[in-house]
Amino acid sequence: MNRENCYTEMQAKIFKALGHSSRLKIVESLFAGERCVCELQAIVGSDMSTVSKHLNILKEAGVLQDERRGTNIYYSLRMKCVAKFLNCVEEFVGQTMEEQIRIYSRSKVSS
Amino acid sequence: MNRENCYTEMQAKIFKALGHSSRLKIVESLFAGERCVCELQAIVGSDMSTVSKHLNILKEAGVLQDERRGTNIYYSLRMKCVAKFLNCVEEFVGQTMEEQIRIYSRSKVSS
DNA sequence: CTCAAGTTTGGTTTTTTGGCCAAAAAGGAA
DNA sequence: TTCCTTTTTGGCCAAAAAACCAAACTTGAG
Repeated sequence: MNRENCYTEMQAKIFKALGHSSRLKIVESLFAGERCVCELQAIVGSDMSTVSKHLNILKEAGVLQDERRGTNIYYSLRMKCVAKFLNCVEEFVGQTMEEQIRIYSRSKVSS
Repeated sequence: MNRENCYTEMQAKIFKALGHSSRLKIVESLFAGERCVCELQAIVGSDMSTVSKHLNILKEAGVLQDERRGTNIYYSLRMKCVAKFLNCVEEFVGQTMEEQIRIYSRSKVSS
């Protein structure tokens, strides 16, 4: 694989890591600061092992970093610019959702 | 599904759409302007039907839009802020790649 | 040392995704 | 209409991802 392709692969890996609702929830909850795995498990609501694997995917992509303190392992945001992009995505989704609702209610009226 | 979850799902859908190297290539090539499917097929290098499916995923997520003119269908970027985030991701990947290379060459020396 | 708490790893099953092929649409031109 | 070009759809198969459970690992406390 050449350097160009490798670049694209690594970028795709970041998007792939963010492309799952549980992982997105994890990342969003980390905007406020670091959390241990058990806290994140409570937020996501899946099995601990599942959450652990999600965290590893995010860490492998470079989005998160972890630090052990005692028996706990704390995860935090490493790739800061995710926050900015998520703002844009949220705004975009908000608009799209409104459009969807408009389209939906229009088709409901006309049918 | 409640509104909150729906929001997260839609956001994840956007990231998922961008989380594939072929689709990322498509999006990047559209920064310069619209392209028809056959042009995009040449860029990606997969079967036309495969490219078409990738395009649909990006369109469904709201990242792209399409417009038919004659027998051609032109795709273009709808979600403009992707460009900004990709800059950040590229920068980030660049740094990470340098780190990886550093780590790799160090381990090569020490072994 | 043993024990308990927190976390990860391995194995298995189920679900989703990607890629290719052939067939079907959708337009434009003759 | 028929033919040709461009694009999408459906079917199938292989590969990847996700979820769950049980077992293992790591560290601090007693």
